[in-house]
Amino acid sequence: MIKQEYTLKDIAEMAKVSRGTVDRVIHGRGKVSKETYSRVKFILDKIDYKPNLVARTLRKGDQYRLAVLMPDYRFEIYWKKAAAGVEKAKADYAYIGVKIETYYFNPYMARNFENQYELILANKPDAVLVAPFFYKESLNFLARCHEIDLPCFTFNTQVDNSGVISHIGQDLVQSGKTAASLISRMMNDQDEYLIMHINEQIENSRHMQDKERGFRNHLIDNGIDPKKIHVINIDNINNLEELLLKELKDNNKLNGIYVSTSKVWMIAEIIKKHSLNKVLAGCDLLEENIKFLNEGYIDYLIYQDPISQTNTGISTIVDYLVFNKEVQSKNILPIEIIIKENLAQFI
Amino acid sequence: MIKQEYTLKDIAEMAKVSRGTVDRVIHGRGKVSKETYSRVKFILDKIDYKPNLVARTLRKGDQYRLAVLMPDYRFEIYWKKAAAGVEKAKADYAYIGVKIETYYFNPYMARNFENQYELILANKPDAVLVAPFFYKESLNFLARCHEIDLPCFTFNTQVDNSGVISHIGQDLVQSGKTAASLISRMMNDQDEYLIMHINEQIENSRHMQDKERGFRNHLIDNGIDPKKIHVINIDNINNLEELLLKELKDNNKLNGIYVSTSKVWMIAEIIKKHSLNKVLAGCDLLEENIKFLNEGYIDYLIYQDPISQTNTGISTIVDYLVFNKEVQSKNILPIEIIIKENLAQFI
DNA sequence: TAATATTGTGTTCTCGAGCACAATTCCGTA
DNA sequence: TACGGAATTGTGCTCGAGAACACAATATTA
Repeated sequence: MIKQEYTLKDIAEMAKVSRGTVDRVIHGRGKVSKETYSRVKFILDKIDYKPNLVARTLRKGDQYRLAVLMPDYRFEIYWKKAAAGVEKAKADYAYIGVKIETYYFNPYMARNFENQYELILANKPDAVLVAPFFYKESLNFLARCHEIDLPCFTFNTQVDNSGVISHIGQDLVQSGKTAASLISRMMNDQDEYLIMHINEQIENSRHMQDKERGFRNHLIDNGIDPKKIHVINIDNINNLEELLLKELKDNNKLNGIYVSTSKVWMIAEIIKKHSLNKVLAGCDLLEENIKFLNEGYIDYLIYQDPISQTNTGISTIVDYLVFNKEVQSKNILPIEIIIKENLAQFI
Repeated sequence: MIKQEYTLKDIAEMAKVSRGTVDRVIHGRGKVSKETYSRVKFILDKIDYKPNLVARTLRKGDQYRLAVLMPDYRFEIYWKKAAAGVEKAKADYAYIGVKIETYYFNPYMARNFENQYELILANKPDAVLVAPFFYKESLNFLARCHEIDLPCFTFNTQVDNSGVISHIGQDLVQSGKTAASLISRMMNDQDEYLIMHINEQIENSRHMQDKERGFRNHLIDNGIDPKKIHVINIDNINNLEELLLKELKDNNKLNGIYVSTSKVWMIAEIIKKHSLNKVLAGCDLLEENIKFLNEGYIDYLIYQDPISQTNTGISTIVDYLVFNKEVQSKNILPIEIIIKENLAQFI
């Protein structure tokens, strides 16, 4: 059972040819006679030859250049950890000849997203990992990548595009279901539910729709009358308080509130101000959300860890690019349930 | 801001000496005049020279041997993912000359644990990452390691031993608090609580004590009368059902049950059999627990992700061993809250 | 002062894969 | 038999660090 690592030289000796010929057989660089080819090939298969990747990496230097396109954390704090994750990956993968180049865009300016992707296209990386924040612009980008055979991977936000090799993100429907399950455990039979979509131009509505579907279906599947599920869409933050208070006044059984976006802190603020007693769940670990979670005005936050998101993304690309492994077209990350008591390790 | 990687040759040119001399300065192999030494040293410090580990690995072969001692997943399914994580780490760290050797033990046989650690000691690795399942035996092992200056890292289970360089695991007190918080949200004011320690010889009691303390303190801090918190210790599984049913019969307000170990499925089984209506929380994603979680007999499982556990463990050792970084003596991993709806991504 | 030790410095080979180019063989044709 | 050109096959250098070795320039001793 002595598992020896064979080198090109070993194989060359066994096949009574030179290293060059073995190399040609391995890489199919042609110019090898049929007999020699099959003789060498036979040995390669028999010993299950695996090249020494350390030597290969040393020889070839930076073989793969990988571009990551994601929001600038100076605009959205959520991305700070993701950026840290990318930095770590940069160091980790440098040893195997993978160079990671990061491109940040302003998540409030589609134009800036376009500028950044043009930069990427100009720099011609070997693969790209993108957070497709802006729906239309992202589709354009993916199409452009497709034209030049640039392998694309998406993360965080999903877009429908068959050209994407692998998507890394959360199951949004399931995320809604999780919120529904958590909230409903704290409700009574007569209680009713409110879904709030606090929209911002930067996010596409599919996210919210998926989450709403999950939330709604879970409740209905558990025997709750669909009439007890209410929805408010907010485009204008200015009349948020007014709208919410009116809704709650009209219906005093509305005790479970689910906010489909990270803006749940805005609701928490109102709840605190008016000393309301509601069960509140929302998304993401923004600083404001953390504050209200700790104060007890937010009961649950549904989260997806940005670090494991970037880690999984980059490691998926490396598997695909460097190791030629098959990768799954969807990589679904855990839905993290955060309450006050388990918050510490997530921040 | 061009961050170039300097090679020995570059430095030799800058210092106007040969590569050999630079090498002697770096490794303190002597035979260098004071002036030359300080000139080269100055440059090395200035550019913060980091040797190319790929080249070094190619030249020297595996420099660091790292042993991982953990339960065999054929006996405890929880460890299957951990083993997969180790396999991945094996490939990743091979590039920098780190060789990981895995030793599995039967988690139901302390003797087997001892056999495996003897094997490790005989093989003299450069560091060891151990899941100290058996308390007494683990202390023996750590002492033996200490004797021969073998750096030890623990994960999953914590033992009190100052010789351990770093521990990777969960905050057990906080884990108990999390369970208390989750259960109490589904309780009424008059409801009472039951903590169950289902002991097995393989686990030490400190675990359970820490979790109990967290659970209890959280409830008390939230105004619950300590008299409402009951405890059962089970050493003999045979009279488990009898004991539990008696306890519940004596006190019909006992509606929240927390099992401090992974044996929560045993309670779920009893609850199912007798159609009881209780809120039940426990630990770990055993197959049996998953089954009862899906059936609705278990409400919450508190979990620690085995993959991030091994990843963190190995990367901590590499930081310590290869990069000479300072490592934290405790590395606290997230407490994962698992319900039926977010289970899928954790298994 | 010659012989010997000591110290400082440069050179060369190694690790394994990859690749350019040199060398050899082969075959048909003059 | 010799020659041209294509088809094969072999050789040597590269990547960067490490370490043995070679050799020079001093210093020390007899």
